[in-house]
Amino acid sequence: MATRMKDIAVDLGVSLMTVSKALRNHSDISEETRARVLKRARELNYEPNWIARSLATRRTYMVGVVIPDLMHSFFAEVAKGIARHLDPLGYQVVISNTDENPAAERRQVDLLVARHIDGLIIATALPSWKLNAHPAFESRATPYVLIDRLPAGLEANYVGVRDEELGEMATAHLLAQGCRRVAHLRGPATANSAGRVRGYKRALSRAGVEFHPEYVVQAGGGDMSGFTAMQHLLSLPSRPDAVFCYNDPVAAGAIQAVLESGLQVPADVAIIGAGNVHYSDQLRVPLSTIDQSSGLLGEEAAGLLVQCIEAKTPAKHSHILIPPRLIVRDSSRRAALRT
Amino acid sequence: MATRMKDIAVDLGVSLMTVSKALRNHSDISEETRARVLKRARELNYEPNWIARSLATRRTYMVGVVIPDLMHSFFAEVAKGIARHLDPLGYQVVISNTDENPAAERRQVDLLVARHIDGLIIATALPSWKLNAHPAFESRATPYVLIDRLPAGLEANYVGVRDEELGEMATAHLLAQGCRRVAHLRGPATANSAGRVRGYKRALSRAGVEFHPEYVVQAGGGDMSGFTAMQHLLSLPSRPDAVFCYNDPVAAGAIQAVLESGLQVPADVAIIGAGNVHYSDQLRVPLSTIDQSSGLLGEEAAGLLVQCIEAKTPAKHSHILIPPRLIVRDSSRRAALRT
DNA sequence: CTGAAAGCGCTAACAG
DNA sequence: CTGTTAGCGCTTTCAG
Repeated sequence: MATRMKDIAVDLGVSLMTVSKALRNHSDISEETRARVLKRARELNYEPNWIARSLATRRTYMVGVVIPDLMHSFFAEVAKGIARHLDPLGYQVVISNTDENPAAERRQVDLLVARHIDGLIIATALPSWKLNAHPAFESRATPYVLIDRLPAGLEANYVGVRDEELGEMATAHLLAQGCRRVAHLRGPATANSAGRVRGYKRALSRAGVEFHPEYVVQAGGGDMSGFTAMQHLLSLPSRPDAVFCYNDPVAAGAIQAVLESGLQVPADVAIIGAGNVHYSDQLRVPLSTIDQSSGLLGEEAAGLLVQCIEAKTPAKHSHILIPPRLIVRDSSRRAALRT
Repeated sequence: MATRMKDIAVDLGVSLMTVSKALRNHSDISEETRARVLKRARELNYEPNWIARSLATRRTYMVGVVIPDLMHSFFAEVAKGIARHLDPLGYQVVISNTDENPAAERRQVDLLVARHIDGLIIATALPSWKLNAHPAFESRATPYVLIDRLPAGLEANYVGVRDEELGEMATAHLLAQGCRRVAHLRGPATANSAGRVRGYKRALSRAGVEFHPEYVVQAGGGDMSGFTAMQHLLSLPSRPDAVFCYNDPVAAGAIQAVLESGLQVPADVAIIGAGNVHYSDQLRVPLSTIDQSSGLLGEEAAGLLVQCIEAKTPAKHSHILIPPRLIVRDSSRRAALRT
């Protein structure tokens, strides 16, 4: 059996409370007593029981992180950023995968809330997010921060990227390479892709390039979605000469599809992704991308959440938007070819 | 305030115990009472308080997973496998990153144990693992399963890959491609790389190829380690014509080093990795690798752990070894070139 | 079948 | 500065 405060107390002939206070550096304990307690605690390998402590204090120092896919290195990086911020503060991070499944997401949230986590960080897979619809959530009023994806019309704390700016940046870059038939592999409606689509359109219109609806196709979730969506684009009568993909895994799939069809990247089709996943410079063709500072994003989200947890006033809906950064690699570098 | 059992009890004019039993489908409650309780519980959005329950039952239904790097998709995949197995059983998975840092690992383990997790799955970064040296661990006797890496001479539950077989398989494959100067980028001493080195040597000796110590260099931990280690190999007077890398990220770095030096893969240097990370077929040169069934590995580990948790008799040290599978892609396919 | 008593290990609030 | 009295919300044990 593990050592309890009580053991130390009887051992030293003091009261349980004295031990409790001494251990927590409570002010009103004499230096001498504290020293004795600490010493004995160490000797007995005392470790506080977090369960009991949580029950009494109503704080667990656990934070839940709900993400659609751990395998997607963007989210893994975000998760690491979160942990990096929270760990020194004494919070334990509990990560849950939803596989982009709304039902799974709801279940995970319920579970975490039932475990009385102190706060929640969520990259939601729900088209329109209603935590309010979560009875468990509502009753406990667990503070939460959304990341990466902000369902339209939802007022909430949010940390993400300037999606419209991102879309415009990527598209403008492709146009600057001399491409004119610029297509877009957009993400599912549930994601943050609407803003990127807007940015895409804006860049086109600013460059005076006509918008062709058939150039925007959706690349769902799966690992192969970029591949198949690209195949579709290639089969169009007027095949695109550039593609802006809403994330890097999709872009990687797109590159494969282009190469397999016998065409070249970027000569025939220039490609750019988003997210700057860590292996994107090692791909078949090193991938141009828009960096989203994933680690930083995680840290910011964690910071905001802690603020919410510790504030007595639940000052809702702050937004933190991280500026996108263009990273040019071979997959879109066409200028050189035209010299 | 969230609903408690007590609320339901007074509400229905029954005792707290009746509610408790009814909610847990305890046998001795009349169907009628149970129905009433369940109904009211739903109406009041009752959610059991896990903290309180844990304190009373001494079970948390949380399982800790301690891994060196979430960003390495091998571990991400393992983690998903673990969750896939544990989730339906009602266990929550708590993942901790150690960044290959022994001190961090020790700290994470302590934290998890202090939180009274029911069991632990660890891919250790410690050279020689001594949980026994963990006072907290020892006193609580938390069941645990090691994965991927088994420190020499340690008796413990373990789920991993047949490393020696893996090393031999990879090396034999390179030899079969006609390579004779086969080098090996081995992992750090803390990892499971010793077995792979043995396999490498065995394959050489079986093929009657002499072993050159300078052909075995260590590729540490960092993302660039494969790159720099490969550069070293390329600078040797007698440059290798093939390299077996102990994992895929290192292999990816090695490929880059070879290409940057102006040589070809696999024509000048054939390369094979291990782990079959999900993007390995999208690399600059599609990477041959040895698949380790990461997801399955996670599931097996979870299964073994649950067995330990639920067994009254702590039947220690089972070993589950997953057979490696050769996957040939372009990076090592030389036979075709020689026709 | 139902319930009263006791306790899991710790802490908040107040007395001494 | 130290200790007492009450819980936190649930479960286990054992009487009714």
